[in-house]
Amino acid sequence: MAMDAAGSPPTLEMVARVAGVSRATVSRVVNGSPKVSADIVEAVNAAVAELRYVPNRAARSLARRSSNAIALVVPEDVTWFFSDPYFATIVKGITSRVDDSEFVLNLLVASTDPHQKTLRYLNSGVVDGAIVISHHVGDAILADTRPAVPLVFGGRPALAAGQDDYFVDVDNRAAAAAGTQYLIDRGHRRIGSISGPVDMPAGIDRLDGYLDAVRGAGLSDELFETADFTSSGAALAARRLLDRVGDDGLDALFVASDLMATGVIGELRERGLRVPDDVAVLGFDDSPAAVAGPVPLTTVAQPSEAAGAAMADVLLRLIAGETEVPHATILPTELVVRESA
Amino acid sequence: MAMDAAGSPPTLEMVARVAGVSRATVSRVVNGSPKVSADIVEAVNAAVAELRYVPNRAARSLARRSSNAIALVVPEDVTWFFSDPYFATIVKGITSRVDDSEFVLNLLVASTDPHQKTLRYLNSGVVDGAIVISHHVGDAILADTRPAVPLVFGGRPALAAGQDDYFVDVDNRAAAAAGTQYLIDRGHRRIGSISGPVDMPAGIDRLDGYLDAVRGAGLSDELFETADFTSSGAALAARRLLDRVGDDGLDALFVASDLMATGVIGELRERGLRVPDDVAVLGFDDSPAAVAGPVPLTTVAQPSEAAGAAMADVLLRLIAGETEVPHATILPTELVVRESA
DNA sequence: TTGTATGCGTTATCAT
DNA sequence: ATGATAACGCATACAA
Repeated sequence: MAMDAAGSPPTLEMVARVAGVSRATVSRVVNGSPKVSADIVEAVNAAVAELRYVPNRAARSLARRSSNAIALVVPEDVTWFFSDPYFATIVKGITSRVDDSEFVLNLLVASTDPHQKTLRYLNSGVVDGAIVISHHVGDAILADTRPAVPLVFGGRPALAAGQDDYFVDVDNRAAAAAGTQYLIDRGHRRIGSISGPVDMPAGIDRLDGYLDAVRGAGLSDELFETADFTSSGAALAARRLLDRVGDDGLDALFVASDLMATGVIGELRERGLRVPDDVAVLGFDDSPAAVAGPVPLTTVAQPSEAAGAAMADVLLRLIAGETEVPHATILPTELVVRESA
Repeated sequence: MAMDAAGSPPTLEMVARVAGVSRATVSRVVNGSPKVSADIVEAVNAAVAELRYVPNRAARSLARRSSNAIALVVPEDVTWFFSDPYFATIVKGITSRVDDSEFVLNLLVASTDPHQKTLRYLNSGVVDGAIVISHHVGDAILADTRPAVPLVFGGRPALAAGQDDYFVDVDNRAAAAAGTQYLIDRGHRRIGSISGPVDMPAGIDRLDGYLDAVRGAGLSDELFETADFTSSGAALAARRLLDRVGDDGLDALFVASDLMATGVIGELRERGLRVPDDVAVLGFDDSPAAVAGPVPLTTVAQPSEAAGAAMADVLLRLIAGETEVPHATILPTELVVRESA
């Protein structure tokens, strides 16, 4: 009748007593060992149900010397991070993959100086591995002592990474170039760009890809401004750019993320510029932000949810001791044409 | 020299050997016990540093019978959840409070049917308590067997909660009424509303507050449509409402969240309606979304980050065994006037 | 102040 | 197939 009067939670021991078997047998049943006779399995399961027994995870970790938990390391500024639907989608992918495993996910908010707490945590044995989606933090971890557990990076680490690093990413440079080329092919000639921060790989590579394309077509390569991957920051950058080149100085804009593109479009409309008639806008990500605004974004789609799932998958395989895991997982991108360009 | 050649991580035992003391003494030093002589403390710390010793968390949990971890239970649809800057801010508040404790945060993505995995997890001893920010899930947990660990809800649970539930919230109804009253005081008379879902307390209460105010002023109480707390959903709802009452049928709109307000403003502008000149728009939350769009939102501000911190604080105090913890923590709201109304 | 001994709840290695 | 029993790494009551 499960009447532990607010006492401590039931243990293997108690289940064993109720079922009239040994602890070892209960453990076997709980872990699905095949070599237990059917009637005993039944008896044990009955006892488990009656007592509402749930294995103690700490004890299990200790005995197994593995925790069945992985850490998700995200940058300090959680608000910024989570507010971008792109990351939210990645997290969704990660959790979906983790969910159909026995693993749980620990959210680790890392300071930019992870030398202390983060590293400590990664080495404390509570997690069997970690997914790092913060480049700055990732850099620091790479530069410093590496944790003892396997690591998978979301996005190529900025620091010249050794061959021994695992990461999931898209070919940002090629994708950005292809997107820009689409604008060129559509007849645009004054093509500007709002880029991400130049201290982040995704920022650098997408800017480079854009430059590859405009230079390849003999167009101006000075029509860009740098922003910070936020909507408002991008709006500001767009303002700077338009102030510099004039409201009719641009006929198209490659923006390095959909979230930023929403900010850019706001600024454009503020100035009475129509999208895409006066200025075509091309985004990047194909995140929920692409269709949240008034004008559906034409954008370079990257499979964020799949990327998240891939990160978790790579890590889980690493933890399982698989040896044939590829270091770089490069996912495909594609152009999704909607209304903004 | 820390030369464990890729062997297993150092243990208390090894530190004790190196420092030439007993395990108990090392444990005392590591846990900051005051009654250890200075020179021994020094010797132990040297050994700890040399071996790069980090306490094994599982063993510690087992011995202490507490895990120093809390779970953050969020709804299944992570994308939706995290994409709202309001929740991102709450998470930030939670992590900030957790960060200056010894606790870590476990992200638990709950299915709407938490009877199985979620509950199991909460009872497995890996977490000492949980913060639940998912009303549906919360309801199921409340309706069913309650976990053995303390729970704190973000937002009043929908189910008629017993006096024994802990939650952090604002007075949504009064705040919504006050916001609507502001619109009335500014001379608006055709005041509509885009509300949240009516199966969520925040949705219901804010709608009720709006109705309280318009009815109190003798205005129409039929100018509202229900949405789902997303930007695009709100845009659709606004479209329905305007289609119903005509483009000049409204001179103000109370929208139940800033994120939704951004969608509404998009729709308004789409129809050539100026904000706030033709239609004043009042938001709710004062989340980052309030200032991310083209027109800065006048909004009913609730202290989201403080709310998150409060949730963590209440939970941590509960876990610490404090007895004087208030069941309801109601945070103040205030009107922040910007440009949209 | 420091050390000894025991327990925390599981898993795993032995016998049987 | 099942049952003792010894780890797992740490904290702590008790001794010294």
